[in-house]
Amino acid sequence: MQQLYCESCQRFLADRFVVGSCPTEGCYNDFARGDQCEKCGKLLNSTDLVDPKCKVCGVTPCVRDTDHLFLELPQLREKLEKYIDETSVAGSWSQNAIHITDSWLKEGLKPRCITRDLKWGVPVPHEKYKDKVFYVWFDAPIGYISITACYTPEWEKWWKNPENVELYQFMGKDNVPFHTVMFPSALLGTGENWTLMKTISVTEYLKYESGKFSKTRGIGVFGNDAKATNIPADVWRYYLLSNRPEASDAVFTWTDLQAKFNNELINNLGNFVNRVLSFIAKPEGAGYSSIIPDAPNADSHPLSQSLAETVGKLVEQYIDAMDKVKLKQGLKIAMAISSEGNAYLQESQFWKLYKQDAASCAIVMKTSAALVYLLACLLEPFMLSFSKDVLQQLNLCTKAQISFCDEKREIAKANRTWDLVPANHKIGKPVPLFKALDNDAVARFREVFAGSQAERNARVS
RNA sequence: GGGGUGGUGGCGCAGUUGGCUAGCGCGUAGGUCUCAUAAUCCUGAGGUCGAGAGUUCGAGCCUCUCUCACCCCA
Repeated sequence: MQQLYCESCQRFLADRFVVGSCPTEGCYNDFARGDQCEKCGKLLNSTDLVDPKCKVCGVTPCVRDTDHLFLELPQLREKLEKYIDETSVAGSWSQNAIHITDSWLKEGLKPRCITRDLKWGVPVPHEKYKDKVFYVWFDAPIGYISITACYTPEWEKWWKNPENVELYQFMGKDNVPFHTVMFPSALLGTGENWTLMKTISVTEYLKYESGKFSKTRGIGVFGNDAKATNIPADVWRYYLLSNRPEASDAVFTWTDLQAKFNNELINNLGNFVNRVLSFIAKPEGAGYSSIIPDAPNADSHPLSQSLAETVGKLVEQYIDAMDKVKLKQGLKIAMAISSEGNAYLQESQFWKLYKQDAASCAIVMKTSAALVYLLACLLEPFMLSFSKDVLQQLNLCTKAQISFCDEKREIAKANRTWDLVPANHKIGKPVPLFKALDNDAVARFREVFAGSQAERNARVS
């Protein structure tokens, strides 16, 4: 194929890097771009322009022959469609991933150019193309594999073992076609037995306050910003996951972060954990001297029975949601269990039982402690440090694998909630898990992180 | 220009193959307990599910038109 080459820049020019006169009859716009004339709206090839100029240096480029490599998607159509049809169902792909992929297939698969005449990028390892680099979306997914190969010589155990490996991938919707069409095609095209992606979980966009997050313009909060706030990573994880744009776009706002943090993490979850553990930790006469009491007749305690039943059902829903990678739903269910815990405590009036009905009080406290343990398990994928801290305060296996199921993955244990935790076990020292975010801090963050990163830096200096 | 996705109580979001009085969190009104980081718990108010038409015994979910927002493609 033919392309314009700029002698002074020593590179081939992408269409949009060329300006010249529009060749269209009656238009002759002198400032038409190589891909499209904005005056008459006609689509162009840069080689069509009259008197073309390099947009970078202004020199007139010349036409040169150039070779590019293409991925022959049309030849792979049958294999690819089979992969998509089967995997999208088996891997329960998110709805948006399916839609985006379908629209690509519907438009018809065309050969995709996978080389570029750029100065940076991964060079093509072939004598004939040594001056070219790969198109990023051709080489980037290969990085998934090569990074494993850098880590271990046994990388094929993961990447060439589709029978035993399930690959889950998470991304924003703009990257879908590269993972459902381009990369699977490249792998299928090799004819080798690669591990192909099984499940893809795709999010819509997260907006910042009222506008758009923009990495290039530096608008929004980014990793280094998040760190600078000193808000614990768990809180960020909680907020971003509970607000994960699974079905439609979602909005990030500082006040919403504060509300979710204070109301849900502290008032609901943190408070539940703390009220249980701190009561157990109280000395004999007011509590249990840090020893989880035995609860021999929990089965015959109606309130605990009905709690266990509710919790059992919620745990089933949790597992189902997590299997389908509905993370937001899973998190919500876990929080609902915490809420059930608070209601249970409230209804039991354990602070009165302590003096009036010691046996029932013991049942309530043991069951609640077990619920705390269960929550640490359920929330572990979402908030690692929280989970770790809770287990530490419970003085339970922080190292061994935590679990609320038995070997057969039955949740019978959750149905007998009180059995999740051993009797006569001494717990650790209860400490509040989170520190609330006050209004002043929120107002400050809103101000500090307004505008672009460049503007912020200018404001500081 | 073609195509796609979304528009659900004040705000932020759920609603699986169309089916019991449309849910959840926050906020809001009233009440409640006091073990707990003034946290908990209960009750209530608040929605013609963007607009209009159609299919159906029945539609937030299906079809068409319109409108607004965003995205993709050429």
